[in-house]
Amino acid sequence: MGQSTPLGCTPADHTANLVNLLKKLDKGACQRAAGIFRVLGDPARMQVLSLLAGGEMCVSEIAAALGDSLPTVSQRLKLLRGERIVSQRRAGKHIYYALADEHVVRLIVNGLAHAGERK
Amino acid sequence: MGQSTPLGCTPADHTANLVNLLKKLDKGACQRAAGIFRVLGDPARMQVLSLLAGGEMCVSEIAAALGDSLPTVSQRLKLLRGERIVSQRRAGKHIYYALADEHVVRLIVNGLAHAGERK
DNA sequence: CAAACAGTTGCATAACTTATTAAGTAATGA
DNA sequence: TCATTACTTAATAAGTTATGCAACTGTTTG
Repeated sequence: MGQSTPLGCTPADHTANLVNLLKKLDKGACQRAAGIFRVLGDPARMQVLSLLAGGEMCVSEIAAALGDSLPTVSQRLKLLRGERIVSQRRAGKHIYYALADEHVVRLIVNGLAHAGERK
Repeated sequence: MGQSTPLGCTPADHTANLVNLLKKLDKGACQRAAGIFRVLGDPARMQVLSLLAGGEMCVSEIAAALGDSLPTVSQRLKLLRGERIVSQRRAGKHIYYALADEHVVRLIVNGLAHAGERK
């Protein structure tokens, strides 16, 4: 257990490697990671992300889908943008938002997986 | 692209599968996931988790390591416990805390990985 | 059982978040 | 260029959350 080569490692070894990574967590890294988690930590923003998981949408579409006001949705997107969780693209009058990368997708799915586990 | 079998799928397909999962996010799932992320979204609590990544620790040890008061650390652990992010084990006078499972470890590492990406 | 140690809980205050309304910017079209 | 649509930003008011202190619970030891 605890070998350092990434090739051919068992799930247990994989976890051990992750733990080694975690040990190196300095204050700054904690702050940055917390910043991302904090923005993900709101049901309304998670719903926006859940919509965006289905594909690009403009602000009005998101607002209509969730039954929220435009400024409210815009504020939420601003926070998500701040942590690079979503990306922005203007097309004429509309601004389309999307999940920034597949990293974000994985992050959210992992959160859900943990949420699904009821002891 | 977008085949449904989990076996032999490319990274792109894998991401597509994750996106399909995300589409199913209902309000309840969003709330549960957000609850977990909210608790992770604090630098002080992330530092506690970073310590626990190195192995089990009792409350006094954590408090000493971070230079925080005992009640403060206890409150943080209570929140983490509430979302089953850490587990508790009593041994005599001491109560030892640990990361609840490797799922949590992955979650935190993914958050850090995203935090590390500076555009 | 009493004293000491290890943690937890409750409460009050300070700091932060979020939603709402109104005003401002940017792009299109008449 | 003036009006309209689409969105952002600002200001404020309401609600949350974190922290520190004091009191309490549970466990061991004398």
